[in-house]
Amino acid sequence: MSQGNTAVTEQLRTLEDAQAMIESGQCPIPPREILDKIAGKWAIQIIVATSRGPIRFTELERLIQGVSRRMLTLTLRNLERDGLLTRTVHPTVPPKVEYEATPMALELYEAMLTLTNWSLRHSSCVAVARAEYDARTPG
Amino acid sequence: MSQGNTAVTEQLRTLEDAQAMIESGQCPIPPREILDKIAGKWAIQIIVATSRGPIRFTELERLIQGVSRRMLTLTLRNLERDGLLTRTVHPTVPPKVEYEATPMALELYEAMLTLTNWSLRHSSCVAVARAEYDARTPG
DNA sequence: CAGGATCCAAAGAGATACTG
DNA sequence: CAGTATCTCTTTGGATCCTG
Repeated sequence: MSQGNTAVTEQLRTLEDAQAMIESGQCPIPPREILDKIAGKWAIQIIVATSRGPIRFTELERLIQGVSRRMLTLTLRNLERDGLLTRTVHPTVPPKVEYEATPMALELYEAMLTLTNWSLRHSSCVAVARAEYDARTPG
Repeated sequence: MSQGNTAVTEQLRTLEDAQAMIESGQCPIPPREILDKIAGKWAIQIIVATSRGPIRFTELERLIQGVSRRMLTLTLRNLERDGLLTRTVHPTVPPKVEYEATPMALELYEAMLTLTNWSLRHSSCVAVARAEYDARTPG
């Protein structure tokens, strides 16, 4: 974050450049897969919730409204597998497990802000476009 | 892009701010929905393909490898409905329909680059994390 | 040419009961 | 407490056939 990453943001200027890189096999994991990670219904909320320090499973379950045990577990596992989350088991009784976002995840969080700001800037436009489309499509 | 948008990029600095906005009902369309738009298997490729000027249905079909007619049509309709694409019908025989990205979509395209760059910077890290996870999980 | 309609398979996600 | 296992429903996407 903060300073020293100007060079890094200069890596690519167009998505075509990115696609060329992908096709040339220089990218171990294609951006499409990255998008899949955060596209799930719960991943972003988990990254937000774990970005301020260690948090326990049950706390997450309460914090992220509407999530089922199954999906919380699955999403946590996926994020952990990709190195976006650390999982620390304290061998106590009862068990205590804590999750925390890694620096890599915090950077992703920042990148997400770009998209979020886009959506905030244009959500009214999108809403209008939809209304117009829906108005002229049935007829 | 380029100049004059400093104020606009200052709108939000954290996802918590964004979530607060969403909950306060000030955002017609929540960022989650925005993500859903571009999370589909084909939306991004379509935005890329339509970002350089009008392009016809069949050209898209050839350009975007592996897409089925059905999915191409569905994705195009969704993008059009949200105002990210224009659809122009030329009443000729045989019919000719052209699609083109709107300015709003071009900005989204820019925002996507942030994510793409993140993925390029970290894809090796993710690959390593995965290998390690897979190595220690079975055992 | 540019789709619409229909059918089918796979993945995503919710509910619930059980366990170390 | 922090999961796993199972069952089911929904969504997403592919294949195919039909039409203005």
